Amino acid sequence: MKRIAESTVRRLSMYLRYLEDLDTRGQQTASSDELAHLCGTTPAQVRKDLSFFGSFGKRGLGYPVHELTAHLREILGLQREWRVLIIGAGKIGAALANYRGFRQRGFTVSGVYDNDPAKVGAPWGESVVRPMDALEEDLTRLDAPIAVLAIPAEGAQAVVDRLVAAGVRAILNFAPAQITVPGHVNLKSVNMAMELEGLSFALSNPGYLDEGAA
Amino acid sequence: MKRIAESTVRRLSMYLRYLEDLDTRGQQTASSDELAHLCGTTPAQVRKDLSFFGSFGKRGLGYPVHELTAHLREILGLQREWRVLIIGAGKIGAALANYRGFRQRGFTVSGVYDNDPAKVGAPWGESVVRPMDALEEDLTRLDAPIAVLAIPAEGAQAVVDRLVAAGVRAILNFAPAQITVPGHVNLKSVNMAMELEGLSFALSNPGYLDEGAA
DNA sequence: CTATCTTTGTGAAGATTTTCACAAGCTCTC
DNA sequence: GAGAGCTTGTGAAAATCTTCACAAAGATAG
Repeated sequence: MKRIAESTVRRLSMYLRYLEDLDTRGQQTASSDELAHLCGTTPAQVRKDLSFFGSFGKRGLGYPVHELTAHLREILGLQREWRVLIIGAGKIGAALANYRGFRQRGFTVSGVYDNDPAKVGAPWGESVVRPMDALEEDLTRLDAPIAVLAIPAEGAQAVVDRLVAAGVRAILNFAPAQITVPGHVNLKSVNMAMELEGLSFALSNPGYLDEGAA
Repeated sequence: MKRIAESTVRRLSMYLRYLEDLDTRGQQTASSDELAHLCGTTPAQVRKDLSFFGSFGKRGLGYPVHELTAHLREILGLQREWRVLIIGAGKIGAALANYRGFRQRGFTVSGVYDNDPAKVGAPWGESVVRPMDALEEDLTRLDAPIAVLAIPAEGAQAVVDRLVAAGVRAILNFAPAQITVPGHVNLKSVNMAMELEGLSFALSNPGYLDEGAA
């Protein structure tokens, strides 16, 4: 079984976004060249990425937009609903819960949790903020395999340990902390300070950095 | 002039975080092995990364924590203050403006902008939300080289074009849109939907994905 | 039906990044 | 001050990722 690079998956995600766009506009086919231009990559890269999962295009014509969209959704696992728990009812949690893109892609926020008594019970969309204590029970009851961590760095690892013990399968971490999980749990971290520091480096060392694509 | 990979810069950023920690706790030296364990990488990688910028360690002993911290700050350009404009006074903008890590690392939020009349003028920290029209003037007046984009995808490219025309030097983009900038402007994009889709892929294709480190 | 044009799919080549392995250098002890 | 024990710095090897280049296949026009 061949392994797939994370960078490939990121590009698939990007192709999907643009294909959906083209599909909405009624475009029938798209060439690897067109997709590459839209996504800021090369035609060869597009073809290589897609060929990993099958042969979706027609020579001389390009890729069928609607069909490829469906294929990519399937590959990325977006055909089903994914229930997500958001841990932390602060600003980041709010931003995430509000984020339209989530629902569009099949991610449903099944609950928001906080351990601040002042926040617990506060209205949140059509529901209310739930106490952190309910985490374990809800995780199982709601069958939510994904948790998004939007809490300060301090308690982050402790919460992660609880989530893991309760059977969470994937965690998206926004806390600026290095988190460790057992091998069977998928973890992705987004660290905003790190991103800004990347820009700081680029500004401070012009020319040293590899051409920074987006 | 050798080019440095973006992944290297990300790791430097991570080393710095942990070194600061160790420094606070009064630890004098740290070996590449210790740093590697903290950061989830390998000792060889740590040494290679650091050796790119100089020879900071002592054989048989390790790296001097306090000194290396200073070196990394210097390398990452964090010795100076960076003024940042936040575009978009929504939830993400709020989360970013609040984020402690920014100030700690020398990033100062010099202004928050929105084009929603209902938001303009609203109190924001010690200041108020300013109208988008003021962008160009403020950018120059405040000498803010960095802009953080926290607005919906629709208007994103238009705002970026204005920022670029006004002389911005780096942009951190949170809008779920593919943005293009001229070569002299540094751009980084964080796309939350894309991150979640990465998890969705990993859950749907167990074993296919490359071991996902954090 | 043939010729021409376009675009895919893919081995091979090239580039980049990571890991290996070990000599060189520093500390500490006796 | 010699030997034992660590740990760095770094070429070389290995692994990974991207680009190249071209045959194969379908489209289109005449």
